[in-house]
Amino acid sequence: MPSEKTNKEKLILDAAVSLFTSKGFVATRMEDVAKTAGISKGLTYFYYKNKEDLFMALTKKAFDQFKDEFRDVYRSKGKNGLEMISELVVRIPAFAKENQVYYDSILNFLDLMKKYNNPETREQIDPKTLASDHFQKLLEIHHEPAKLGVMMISQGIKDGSIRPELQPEITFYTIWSMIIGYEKMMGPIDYEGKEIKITPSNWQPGFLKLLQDMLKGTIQAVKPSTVQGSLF
Amino acid sequence: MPSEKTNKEKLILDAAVSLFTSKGFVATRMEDVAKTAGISKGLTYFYYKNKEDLFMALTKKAFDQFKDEFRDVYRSKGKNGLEMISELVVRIPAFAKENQVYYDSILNFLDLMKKYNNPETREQIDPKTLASDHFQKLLEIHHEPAKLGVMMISQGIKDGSIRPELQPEITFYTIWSMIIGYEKMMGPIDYEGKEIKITPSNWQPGFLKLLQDMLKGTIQAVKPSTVQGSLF
Amino acid sequence: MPSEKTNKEKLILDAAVSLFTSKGFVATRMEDVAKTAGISKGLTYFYYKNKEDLFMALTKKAFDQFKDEFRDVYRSKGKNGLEMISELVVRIPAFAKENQVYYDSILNFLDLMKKYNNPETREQIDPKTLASDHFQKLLEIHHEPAKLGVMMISQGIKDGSIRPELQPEITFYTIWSMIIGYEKMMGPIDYEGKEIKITPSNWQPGFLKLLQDMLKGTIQAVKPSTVQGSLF
Amino acid sequence: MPSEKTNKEKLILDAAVSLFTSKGFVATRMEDVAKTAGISKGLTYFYYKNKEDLFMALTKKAFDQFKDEFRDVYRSKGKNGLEMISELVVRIPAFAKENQVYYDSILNFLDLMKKYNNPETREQIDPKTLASDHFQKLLEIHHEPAKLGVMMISQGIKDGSIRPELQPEITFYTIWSMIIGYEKMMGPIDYEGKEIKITPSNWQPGFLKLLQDMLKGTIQAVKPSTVQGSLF
DNA sequence: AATGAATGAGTCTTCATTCAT
DNA sequence: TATGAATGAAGACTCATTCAT
Repeated sequence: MPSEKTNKEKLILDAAVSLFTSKGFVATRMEDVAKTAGISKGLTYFYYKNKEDLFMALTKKAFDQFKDEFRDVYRSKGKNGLEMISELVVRIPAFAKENQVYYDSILNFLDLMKKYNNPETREQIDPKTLASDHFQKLLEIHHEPAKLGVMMISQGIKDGSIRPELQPEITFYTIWSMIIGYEKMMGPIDYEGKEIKITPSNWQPGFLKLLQDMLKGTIQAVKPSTVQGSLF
Repeated sequence: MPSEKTNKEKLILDAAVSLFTSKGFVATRMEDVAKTAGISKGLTYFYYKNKEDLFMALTKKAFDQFKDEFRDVYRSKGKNGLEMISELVVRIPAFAKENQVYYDSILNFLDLMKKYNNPETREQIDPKTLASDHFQKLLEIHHEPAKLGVMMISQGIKDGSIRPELQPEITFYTIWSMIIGYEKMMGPIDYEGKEIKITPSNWQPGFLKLLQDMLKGTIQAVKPSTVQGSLF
Repeated sequence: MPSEKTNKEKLILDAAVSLFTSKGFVATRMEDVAKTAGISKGLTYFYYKNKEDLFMALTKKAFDQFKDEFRDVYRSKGKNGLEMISELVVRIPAFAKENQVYYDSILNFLDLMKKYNNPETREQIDPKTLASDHFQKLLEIHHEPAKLGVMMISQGIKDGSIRPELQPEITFYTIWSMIIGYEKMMGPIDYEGKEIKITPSNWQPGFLKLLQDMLKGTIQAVKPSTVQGSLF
Repeated sequence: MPSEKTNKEKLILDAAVSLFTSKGFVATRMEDVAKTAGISKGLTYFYYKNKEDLFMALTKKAFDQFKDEFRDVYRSKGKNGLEMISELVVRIPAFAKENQVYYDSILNFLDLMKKYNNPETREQIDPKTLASDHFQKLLEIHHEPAKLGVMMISQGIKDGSIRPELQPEITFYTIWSMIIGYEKMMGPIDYEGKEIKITPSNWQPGFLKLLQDMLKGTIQAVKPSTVQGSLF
């Protein structure tokens, strides 16, 4: 009984994920969400104020799951900071591929934040989004994944796998930027092999190597054998 | 006289840019575009098949202008490859800020490409987009800016400002990824100073430094203390 | 309660009949239908997929009612086959006059069938018409009235009121053709009395007589002078 | 030179016929008519007041041509009245098949006449139709074909091929009704062979026979066995 | 005679959301 | 909690027609 309510809520969210994945946000009608969830249209509005609220709830879940990825990496034993970051480079695009909608919702939230932080563009945001409780919660938690990332850099500096002169926040956000852009560029690159000497499969190792070079810096001259060998 | 025809077309496009900027694509009605352009609704459809076609025309112009940025940098005298790339890091976010809609349309096109290249997701693209002549042209020209970027890397390798072991295509696309992500992350970072020790203004030099480190590689081993200390 | 659902549907259909009658199909806007039915525009689309679907629903009802006319005649006691057919000649034009839209929709469906049966012209039919469930049902039932008509001829042959050498199907369809044409020619003939010695009122008995002659055949040989003279 | 004007007019009309045939009246845009005719949109309006006027011009031509069919039959030597009528039964459906649009426009005009003759429905007619000069001319000439038909009946009565007691006007209009309905029913009958024992090819002789029986009357009493047996 | 850019009235249709039950 | 009939605002798009040239 007490979990039934939560159950329906989950049912709706799952339906939304499924439909947003296959048809996109705008093309998905609330009626379809309800039908897919096996409930009535009206009940959907009982659990979620409106379509935007539902999407924010989905975004919230996306961030939670995204954070789990970071946490898993951070908690994994036997990894130095650089290795953690390197694993992130693999994990995040994988997460994006497997959880398309979640990842898209995260990027969408980033765009939302840009508008939100600029008084001039803030009014472009749908009032219903602003009013969503889930949105408000996202305002609080959305940098949690990044916080873990920053901790990884700090860890790397401590364990010597990352250049000591690097500033953790700046460094991590730069890394994250790289990954976000990397994932975004993957699309256009695909299938264009004829014209451009770059493919998803040959880019990945190159990308990782550049990123590591950036982080390791001079260290590699000091003790190159111990660290690098294992990664490439 | 001869430019009158083109004039109306341009008028519409300008109106679209203006409205898409202030209200967004979906919130902008074709009637408003016409009104803003000072013409009738029907004429809008005379020059552009439909709303999507208009947007693709806008995207096409965005790419043209974006390419000009690259060309300007590439043609600028007295710059080595690394300096060109560095300038790009400044120019692109600036372009994004000044030409919000153009930049957004470019990113949107990148997403479109991802869907387009995947047979499963291709059908998610609006048929009207696919049918647009401007879209077809974009398919041909959309990697031109990147081509110039790749040439900059090659130039850097030639002139010794960029590590010789780097592969131009992979390197440039990685750079571009960084920039795209950088621009995207700028939003959430803004105004969050209280919690995170990173702001748009302190990130930029750090970001640039990291990027340069990545490209120069061994150079930094020469005089690491003098250079880095000042930047962080 | 249980009939409420049906009620709204019927309300819409009735409104459509009324408006199609007074303004015609194209000139009638869905909004007017809704307004006339006393409901909202949206609800109209809840019950009927689109304007064409609504029209096909109307056509379906027209055929049902048209069939009832045939059934009534067929079931009427004390009539031989020829008398049934004769009654049909009176009933159908009367039906056409009283149920203008229904009758027109039936003729329209006949035209639709001609296009539908020809692969070359089939594509001229509105896809929405083809997709209508009501259209699909019409494909199944549209010859039911004619079946009853054929049975009347058969009956007439059995009871001796119709020439035994006549083939029922061919004969009935010929009769039906006559009636359709008769109804159609009624328009141009009306009010043209000055130029042509034929009016709706003097045509009807003549038409009926000719039709009966055609069916009875030999009977007229018995006493040709006495019967015919009076009628013309 | 003097015929050029007429030439363009004809070009437009031909284009209209062609397009109305393939797409129907409503689906045909004036722009297409102009394009097909190889002239500009504006010129179309120079020769024809509007779309309705163009259609009325087409209808006028249809009647002219239709009348020619009647005249040809009437003038053909060596035929008695019944044979003329019989030929009409073959000729009219053939005309309908070969000149679909012309025939349809004639039927459309018949419907128009019905509305025109009824004060209550007259207002349903598009004012532009009413204002068309071609429409006005049609009001004068539209019964000319029928007049010839009536003359054929009279001729048949004179030459003994048609029962003397028949009233020419009533008889011919009845015949014409039959033919109109016959043509209209042809559509639904086509391809329905499985369910109904009637096909376009077996109906035609049966239809003709019935019609002749109707007209000849007493003749069939003379030698009924020889004639009827073979046809049914 | 001829052009074709320009107009704008006219309408179907969608769908998020509500609310009586 | 749960339903689903009912609402109505919102917007893209068409096309006959005009008119300056």
